[in-house]
Amino acid sequence: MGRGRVQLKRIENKINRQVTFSKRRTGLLKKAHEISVLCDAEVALIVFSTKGKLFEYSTDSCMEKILDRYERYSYAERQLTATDPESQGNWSLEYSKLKAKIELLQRSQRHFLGEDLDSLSLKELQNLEQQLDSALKHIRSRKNQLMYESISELQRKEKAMQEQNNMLAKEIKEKEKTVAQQTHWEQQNHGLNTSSFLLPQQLPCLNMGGTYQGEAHGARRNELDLTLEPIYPSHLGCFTT
Amino acid sequence: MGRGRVQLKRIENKINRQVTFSKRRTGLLKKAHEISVLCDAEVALIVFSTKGKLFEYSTDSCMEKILDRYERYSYAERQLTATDPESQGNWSLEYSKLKAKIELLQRSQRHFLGEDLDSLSLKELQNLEQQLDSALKHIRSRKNQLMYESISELQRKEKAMQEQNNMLAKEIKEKEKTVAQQTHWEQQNHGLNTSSFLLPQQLPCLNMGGTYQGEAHGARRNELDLTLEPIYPSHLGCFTT
DNA sequence: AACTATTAATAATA
DNA sequence: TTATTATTAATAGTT
Repeated sequence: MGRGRVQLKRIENKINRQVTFSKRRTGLLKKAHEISVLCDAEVALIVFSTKGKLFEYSTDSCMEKILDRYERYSYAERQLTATDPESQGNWSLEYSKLKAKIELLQRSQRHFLGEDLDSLSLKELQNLEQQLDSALKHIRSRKNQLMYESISELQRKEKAMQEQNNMLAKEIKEKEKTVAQQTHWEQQNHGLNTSSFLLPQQLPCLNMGGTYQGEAHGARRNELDLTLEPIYPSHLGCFTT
Repeated sequence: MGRGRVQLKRIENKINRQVTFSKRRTGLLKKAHEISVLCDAEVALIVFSTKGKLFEYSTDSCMEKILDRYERYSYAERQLTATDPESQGNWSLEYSKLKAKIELLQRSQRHFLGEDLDSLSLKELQNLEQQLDSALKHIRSRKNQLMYESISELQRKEKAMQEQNNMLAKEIKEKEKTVAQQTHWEQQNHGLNTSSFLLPQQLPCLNMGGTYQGEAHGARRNELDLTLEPIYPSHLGCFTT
């Protein structure tokens, strides 16, 4: 179709090649569109020129959809007799696969929670029991590790608080002494007695811990009462590792 | 280029459409190849027939390379069209939702199996422990129910077998008696002694249970040895409800 | 780009 | 599907 035949080889003349590319590209895109419409086919056509410019055609302008379909088709070579030409079918296939997986997971989840046991055989129940028993051991071990860490930390804090308290108490005592001396001096000089309202100030000072007061309180409770324990009742042996 | 013009619309006649598809497809692939060679272009062509069959052409037969190049080239544009109202988007949305759900389920599955515990807090570990503890109670209860049922059934069978055995033994005894009488009668009449080969026949008869023999054996083992127990070692308290 | 001679593609048909 | 053939469509070379 042209004046003379053409050999199937690269056109060396750059100008000619470019012109031919332009003409044939138009024709190719046109034909791609035609077969798509005439024959109800799904077509994707991608052309990169020598210079790297992109030209493309795709049925209904949804290139990605067609490329996805291509990937899926060539990936696992699905049923060659795909009844539905829409890519829809494959999506819902994936979808139902996931659904099924979720079903399975939820079923075993229920079993792990001790529900739905009627459908299990004795053998399966024994397996389940062993799994959970082993899991419980790990969980209790980990829990105890955390708790011991927590207790150590609290003990450390308590010790620090205790030291601070002692220091403060000592300080108070010294202040008291000073005040007593001062009172004695005042009494000697003016005959006034102020010790009656100094005494009540001592008590709050002994409990003081600045902003640490709340934490110090918690530490003490942990140390003395181990109040964490009652949170998990009815589980003896939870301290075993 | 044919006998008469063609309108650019779907060919309704199925046969004609198929024939046209075949011819034009060949032509399209040929032209794709030609432009690729003549003009030094990179071409990828994908055609899905109505029935979903795939035909493809790609320069140097490296479709994936060209598609990758396409993806890179049109990346920016794809970002813009990613939110188009095609069902595509919704499907993949649903898809990733399911994926996420599976992730969650698998995570908690691992926790139920005592794995991956480092990411859990003390509170979470306590909840998990209680759940598994409660689940184990249900499981053991159900297991024991099944085992007791099994034992009862076996005991029932054993009893039946025992009765049958007694009956058979009795029968044998009577037969023996009859035979003895007959022998006695024969001895009186012919002086022959046949009792020597009658004795061996007694033993098999005592153990006989017809087709029930195998089951009767199993029942006896269960009743006497409780051989089920050693199957789950190291779990004391498995009989508690 | 437009023109046109020529070839290639293909619709109808078998 | 393939082959034939009458036509149309595509396009190489030219302007």
